[in-house]
Amino acid sequence: MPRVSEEHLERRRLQILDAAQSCFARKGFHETSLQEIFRESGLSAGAVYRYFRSKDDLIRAIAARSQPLVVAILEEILDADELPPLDEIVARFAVGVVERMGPGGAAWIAPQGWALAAYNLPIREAIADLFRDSRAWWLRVAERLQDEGELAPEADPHAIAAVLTSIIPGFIMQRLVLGDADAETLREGMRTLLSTDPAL
Amino acid sequence: MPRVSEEHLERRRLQILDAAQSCFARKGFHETSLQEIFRESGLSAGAVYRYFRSKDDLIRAIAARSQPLVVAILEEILDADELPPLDEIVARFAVGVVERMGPGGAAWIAPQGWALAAYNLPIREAIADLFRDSRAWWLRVAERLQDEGELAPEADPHAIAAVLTSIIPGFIMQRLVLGDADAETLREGMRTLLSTDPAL
Amino acid sequence: MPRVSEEHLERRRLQILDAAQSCFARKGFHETSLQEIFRESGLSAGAVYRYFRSKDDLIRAIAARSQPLVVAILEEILDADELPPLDEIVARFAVGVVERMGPGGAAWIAPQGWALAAYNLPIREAIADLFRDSRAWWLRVAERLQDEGELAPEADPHAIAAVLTSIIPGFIMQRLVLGDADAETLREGMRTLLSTDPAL
Amino acid sequence: MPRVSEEHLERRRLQILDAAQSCFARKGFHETSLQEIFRESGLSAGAVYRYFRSKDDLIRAIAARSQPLVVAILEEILDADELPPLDEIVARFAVGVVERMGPGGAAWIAPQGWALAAYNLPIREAIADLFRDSRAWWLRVAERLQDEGELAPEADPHAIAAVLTSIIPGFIMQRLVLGDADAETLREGMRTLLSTDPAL
DNA sequence: CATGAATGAGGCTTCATTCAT
DNA sequence: GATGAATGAAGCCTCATTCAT
Repeated sequence: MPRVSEEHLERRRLQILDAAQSCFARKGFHETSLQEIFRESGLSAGAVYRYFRSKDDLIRAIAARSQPLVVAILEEILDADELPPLDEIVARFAVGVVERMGPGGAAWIAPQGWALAAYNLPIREAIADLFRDSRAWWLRVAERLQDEGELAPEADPHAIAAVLTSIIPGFIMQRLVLGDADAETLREGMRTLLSTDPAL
Repeated sequence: MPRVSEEHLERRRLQILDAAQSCFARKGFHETSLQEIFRESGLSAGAVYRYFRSKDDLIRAIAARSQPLVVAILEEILDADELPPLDEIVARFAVGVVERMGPGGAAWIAPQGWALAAYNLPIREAIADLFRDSRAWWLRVAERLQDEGELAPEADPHAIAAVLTSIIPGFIMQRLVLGDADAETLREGMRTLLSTDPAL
Repeated sequence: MPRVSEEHLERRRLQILDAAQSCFARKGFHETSLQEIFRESGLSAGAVYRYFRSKDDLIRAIAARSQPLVVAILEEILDADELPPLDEIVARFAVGVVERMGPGGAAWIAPQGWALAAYNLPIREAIADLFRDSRAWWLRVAERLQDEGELAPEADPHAIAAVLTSIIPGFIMQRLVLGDADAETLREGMRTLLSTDPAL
Repeated sequence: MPRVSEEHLERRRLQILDAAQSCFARKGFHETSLQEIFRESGLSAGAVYRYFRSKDDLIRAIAARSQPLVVAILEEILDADELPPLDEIVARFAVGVVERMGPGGAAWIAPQGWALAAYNLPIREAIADLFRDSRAWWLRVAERLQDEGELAPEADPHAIAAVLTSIIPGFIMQRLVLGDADAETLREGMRTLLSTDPAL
C-alpha cells in the first residue's frame, strides 16, 4: 500500500538522474561529489539515497541509460524508411549523434563509460552489450545490402559490421575534442572510400 | 644519495611512470590511490613528489606519453616501406594496436584520457592534438593515394582522413570490451567496403 | 539529526570554539592538530568542518573572539561608576586581566595572535583594531580627566593614550612568563610615576 | 685537529641564523619550512644540520639571539652618559626599538617568541629571563633616581620597574600593527603622566 | 517520506630529518 | 665537510554514507 504514487516515484528518480547526468557531464563521474548532485537536484542526501543505494549505483544507472542511445539512433534509421545508400546511413547516424551531443547530452557521458570499462568488469559488460548491439545492427544492414545484391555475395558481413561499428566512437571523440566532425564530411569520406578501387 | 646523474633522475622518473601506468590500467586514474603507486614503484611518497608535483601531474604525464603511441604506430607504417594498399594499412595499424594493448599497455589508458577530455580542458587539448596528428597522417596517406591515381582526383582527402581517424577509437574499444577485434577482420571489412559499388 | 534549531547550531559552534581555545592555549595554534580539537570537542572531523572551513578559519575565529576581551574589561570600568583615579583604573584593568587569564583563558591566546600579526596581514588588521579600540578608550579617559581639570589643559591626550595602551601587553606578558605581575604592583608603580617631578 | 677554521664555522652559523631570521620574520616559525631556509641561506640540508640539530634548535637560537636586543638598547642608554630624565630614557628606548625593527629585524621576531612562551616551557624560561633583565635594568634606574632625590624616598622602585617594563611589548606591538608609534609620542605621554597630580 | 547533521575512513600532500655518495 | 635524494609519519581535508528527528 504505497503512500506515494508510482508516478511520483518515477518522477523523483528522473529528477535525480537528470541532475546527476548534468553534473557528470560537467565534471566527470569521480570528480562530481554527491553533494553537488544533491544541490543540482534540489533534493536532500536522504532523498537521493532512497532511490539509489550508492554513488556507484547512480553511475551505473547513468551509464545504463546513456547506453541505448547510440543503438536507438541506429534503429530509427531502419525504422524510418527503406535502406538508403551506405554513405547516407552513416551520415544519418552522424546527424543523430550530433543532435544528442550538446554539452550535458548523453554522448558526453559515453567516453566516461568507456574509460570505466577498462577496469570495471560490470561496466565493461554493459559497454560490451552496447558494442554487440551496434554490431548486430550493422550486421543486419550488411546482410540486407548483400540480399539486395549491392554487396558481393562472398563478402563477410561480420567484417563490415566490425568496421562500421568502429567508426562510432571515433566520430564522437572527434566531435568532442575537435568540434569539427560533421555528417557531411563523414558522408563524403564514406562515398570516396566506397568508390575506391580496392586493388590499389 | 645526492649528486646523482641525470640518467639516474630519468630512470627514477620512468620507474614512477611505469608504476603509475600499471596501476591506472588496473584501477583507473581516480580509483588508484597514490599509496598504491608508491607501493608499486617501490618508492616513498616524498620520492614520487620530487618528480611529480601532484597526482594530476602524474595523470597528465601518463596521458601525454600514451598519446604519441597511436601516431607512432602510424608513422612506422609509412617509414617501413612504400605505401601498401589501404586495407593493408588499416590492418597494420590494427596489429600495432593489438601488440601494444596487453592489459597495462598504453592503449588501455587511452579511453581514460578520452573520458577526461570531456570535462578537463588541458587534457582535452592534449587529446585534440592526438586526433589532429592522426588526421594529418591519414591526410598524407590520402594525398599520396590520390597522387598515385588510386583515389579519384575529385575526392576530398580530408574527408577520408576524418573517416579513417574515426576507426581508431572504435577498434580499440571493441578490442578492449569484446576482445575479438583483430587485424584480419578489419582488413577484410575494409576490402569489402572499398570494392562496394558506391551507387548502392 | 536534521532540521536543527538555530540555537543548536550556535551551541555546536561554541563547543568547537571552546575546545579549540583550550587546545590552542595548551599547545599553540600550529602545534595543535585538528585531531586534538576533534577529540577535545567530542566531534568528528566532518562535524567541525561543517562549522569552520579550515584550520585557519578556526584560528581566525579564536583570535577574533579573544580580541574584544581586553576592551571589554576596559568598558566595564567606565560603565561601572564615575571615573576613579588613574592608578585605580590601571589596577582595575590588571584585575580584569588576571581574572581572565587562567591557563586556557583568552589572554593566554593573545600573544599568539600578536605573533601572527607579524606576518599575517588579515590577522594584523584584526589585532590593529584591538589596539585602536584600546587607544580610543584610553583617549576618552584622558579627555575626561582633562575636562575635570585633573590633566593639564595643554597635555596631549593622544600621547597619554599611547602610553597607557602600551602597558597592556607588557602586563599580560609579565603575568604569563613571570607570574608575579599583579594589580597592586601596577597601581603602586603608576602612583609613584604620577607623583614624580617631571623635571627630574 | 679541525680541518676548518673556527672562524669559518662561526661564519656558517651566522649565515644560517641570518637566513632563518629573515624567513621567520616573513612567515613565522611554523609556517617557514626548512627548505626555505636552505634556499635562503644557499646551503644544503646536510650543511644546516651540521650546525643545528633540529628546527626547534634553530628556533631556540633565533629566539635566544633576539632576546638580548631590548636589554642591549637599555644598557646603551646607561652606558652613554649620565642619567637623563625619565621621559627621555623612555624616548631613547623607543628610538632604539624603532631602529632595530625594520621588517626582518629582530624585534619582528619578538612577538613570536612571546607566543611560544605561552606553552613551551624552555622558551618561556628564556623569555622570562628577558623580562627579568629588563626589570632589573629599570630597577637600577629607579634606584638611581631615588638616590638622586628625584623619586620619593618611600616609593617602591620595584613597582616602577614593573610598570616601565610593561611598556616595552606594547610599544613594539603598536609599532608593529599600527606603525604610528614613535619616540616623541611616548616621550610626550610620559611627560604628561609624570606631571600629573597624583591626587586626581 | 524527507531532512541534513554527523560520521570517520582514507585521500593527497608536506616536511623535518637522515645518510649514501 | 657538503650534498640533496630519499624517507615516512602525520597533517589537513573531503566525501560517501547513515540515521535521529
